[in-house]
Amino acid sequence: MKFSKAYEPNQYEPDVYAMWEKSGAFKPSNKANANPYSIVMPPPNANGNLHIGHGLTIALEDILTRYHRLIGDNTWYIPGADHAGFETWVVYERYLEGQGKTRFDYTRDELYDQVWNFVHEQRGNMELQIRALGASCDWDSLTFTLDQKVVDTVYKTFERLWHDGLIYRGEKLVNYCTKHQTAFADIEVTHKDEKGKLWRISYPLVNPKDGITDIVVSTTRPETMLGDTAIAVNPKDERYQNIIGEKVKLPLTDREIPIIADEHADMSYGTGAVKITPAHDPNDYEVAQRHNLEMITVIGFDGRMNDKAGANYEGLTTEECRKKILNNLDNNGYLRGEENITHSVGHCYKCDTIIEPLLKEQWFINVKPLAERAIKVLNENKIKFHPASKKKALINYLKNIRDWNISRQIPWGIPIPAFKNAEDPTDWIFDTRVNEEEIEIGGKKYLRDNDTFDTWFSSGQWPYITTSSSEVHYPTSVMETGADLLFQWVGRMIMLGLYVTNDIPFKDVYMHGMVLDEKGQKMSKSKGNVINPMTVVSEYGSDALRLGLIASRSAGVNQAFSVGKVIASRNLCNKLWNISRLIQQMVDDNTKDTAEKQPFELANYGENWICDQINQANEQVKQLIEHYRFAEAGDLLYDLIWNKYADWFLECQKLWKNIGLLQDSLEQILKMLHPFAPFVTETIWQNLSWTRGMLITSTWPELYTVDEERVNNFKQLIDIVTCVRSHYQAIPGAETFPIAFFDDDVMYANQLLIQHLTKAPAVPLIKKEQASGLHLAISGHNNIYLQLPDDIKAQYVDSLKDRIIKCEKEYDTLAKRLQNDNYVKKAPAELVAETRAQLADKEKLLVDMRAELKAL
RNA sequence: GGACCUUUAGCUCAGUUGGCUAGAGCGUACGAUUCACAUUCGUAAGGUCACUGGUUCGAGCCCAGUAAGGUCCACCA
Repeated sequence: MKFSKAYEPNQYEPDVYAMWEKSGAFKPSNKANANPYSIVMPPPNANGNLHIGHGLTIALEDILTRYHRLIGDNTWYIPGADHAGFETWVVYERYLEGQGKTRFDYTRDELYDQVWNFVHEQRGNMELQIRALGASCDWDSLTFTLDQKVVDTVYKTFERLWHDGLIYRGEKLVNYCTKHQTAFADIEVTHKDEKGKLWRISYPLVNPKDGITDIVVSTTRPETMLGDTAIAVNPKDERYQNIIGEKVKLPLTDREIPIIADEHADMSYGTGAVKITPAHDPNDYEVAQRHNLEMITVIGFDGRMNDKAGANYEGLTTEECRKKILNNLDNNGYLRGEENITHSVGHCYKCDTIIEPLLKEQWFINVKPLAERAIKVLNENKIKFHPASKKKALINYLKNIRDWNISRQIPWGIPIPAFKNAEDPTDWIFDTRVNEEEIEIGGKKYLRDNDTFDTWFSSGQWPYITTSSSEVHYPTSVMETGADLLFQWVGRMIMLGLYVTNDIPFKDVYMHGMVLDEKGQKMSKSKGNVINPMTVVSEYGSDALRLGLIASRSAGVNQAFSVGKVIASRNLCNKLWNISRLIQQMVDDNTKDTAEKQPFELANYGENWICDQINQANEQVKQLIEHYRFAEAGDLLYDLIWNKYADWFLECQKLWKNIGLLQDSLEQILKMLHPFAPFVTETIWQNLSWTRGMLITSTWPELYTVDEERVNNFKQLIDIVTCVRSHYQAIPGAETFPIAFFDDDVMYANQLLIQHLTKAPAVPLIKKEQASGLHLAISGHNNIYLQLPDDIKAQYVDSLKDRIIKCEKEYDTLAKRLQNDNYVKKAPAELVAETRAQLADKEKLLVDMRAELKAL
């Protein structure tokens, strides 16, 4: 007897995982005729810790993986580790700060080496945590996002894009975080609605015309006026028609700038005239492109005003400068008022600093052609999305996509393999000798670009990089990730996958929603409401966390974490443990050789019934998993194991033990639950005396052959038992009286069992004339009596009346349905027949109950 | 400004192509028991499926609109 009284997960989980890993069970089978099935794990931060969202990701991916392994697929779950360029760099820079240093104290190469060491010192936690969650991934295939094969592929792709003319070097406005000193892609900027002010400033005409002496513009950023190079009005705006082309004097400076006509100016906004600052506003930048305007940068990459801003302002922060400008404008009579407005302001998603649009030379990808191919594939339904709505959202995003800035001014990442001619800044060449700061080609000196790639440029190539050693596993079967990564990651994988491999990177996309805290709030360190998955694992077990996380959760929907669900799941694991404990006891007590599995045939009613229930669960769970309906599959197994297998079947087996069936049915249940709760099921498998090998590498169960009539009979038995129990509860004192019957096969064949299940003092067979007491109204069983004396029976009157009313209502509903000619004509014949049968049944019941009431 | 999601039992949520008497967990009430499991067993109460119309023999599910909450996108000076 190996089973302790309660299942204690911590005692078994690490050993079980080690056994799996050592055995090679996580490796793809690579059998020739097996269907390939592959999932690439979204790589967690290499030097970080897992959060609860990872718990969900791994639970979902591992359910799929283990299920497909059990049904015999050539299954490959590939783990990864992310260098997490920006994230890690932020952490490291903070560490440097703590040491009293900054990034400017070192060269890029030095910094890269330092972070490499930093990451590798911290590395390992995440991988242990993935193991604790039970992920059955092939650790030998683990790919780190800075592995040589990643870098090689990324360089190849970059080179190809370059030669295809899809990469260009351009000086454009980029989203710049002045604190972190790097640019971001548009998608990485967090926009927030903020209260601000809209100031009106007068710009005097150099030569007043037709009585117009000045033009008033509206702006939220007065400090940028120092970089103004024009004023724009709408070409249709009648107010300004005759001064288009005139010049105004830029206040506080000695510059003169033209008034131009451009659609960008919105006649209905403010005064309809807008100042144009091409170097600090994306819209203005575009206006400047159209009109060939000069671009004057007045804010530096440090977030301070530069020399072009003039001596009065140089060195000030933008905020200080704004105050000073407003003050000076006001003193000189240029300020014409202000109003409070709410507008959207871009922030750094990491440090919340306001993102400054600044002119910078960067590498851009012309994504339009890539996006068009992706849209085509999506429209052709080549990739299925769960939830389906995400596809639409992605198409919409791709349709409006803008060029992608892939340069980052961060030392931690894949260096961009490009060098610039020291003599000619427009002459860039591709070269992978990134370890050298300068190289020489054809007598010309070339200097390295010191930037690194946006991590999403490499992550976007993840599916074909990670599966490169096994052709059959690409495209991967499913990409499972958080709904928040739809554009940043999923979209880019599709675009780059199509470009590089000429194929989709994955067949399905499953996106899970966010795991919120118990109150439905987003988890964040600052709120202090973060739930650590490892804490949950150590308290309730890994299986309980997995089952609890997937419960009541559907694709794409954010949902609160529920300790209640985790506890319920923990209880299920314990229940299964005790089921196994009982069965092992039965095997030990009834079989000489407990190491051998016994042959069996299906005998009494409950046996056919449970086999039928297991069959149904088998088929439904398969369907549900294949349609990514994890919560329903989990529910179904919970119901099967607890409410059917334990509550009915095992109770029956306490009377007649069918050892072979007990063994086999338990095995089937363990197999079906294994993808969801791998640890407890494998632990049980290892502890049972007759099982062989490992559950993880066993095979999904075959269906039983059952006798339908016996299945049906047991269903009736359940009805009878439930009815009796209900009466025993409802009528005080009733449980001490027998259940008598005549002329009833189900009762006759199961007297002992019914007595056992209802705890009735006796279940006697009587003659029709002997019938007395309370007649039980059970459809199909008209001759069952609870032998109550009259005084106790009388207490039942109210309850009986209630039941009659309820039954009458049900009868009416059915009758109405059948009175409807259209229903009879148009509904499927099967359904109509069923309704008729139900009606007849109710009618009989009603007659019985009314008679019963009369007799009282 | 655009798009998407959510609204079902006291709480947290399920509910596949429309076909039941709408489900689960937790919670609640009542009862049981140490016989595998108190991480237990049994019984029960609790819902006009946000609202209004429509399609249909039939709507929680489909269509149109309304309301509330949430998320994302967008170059609102």
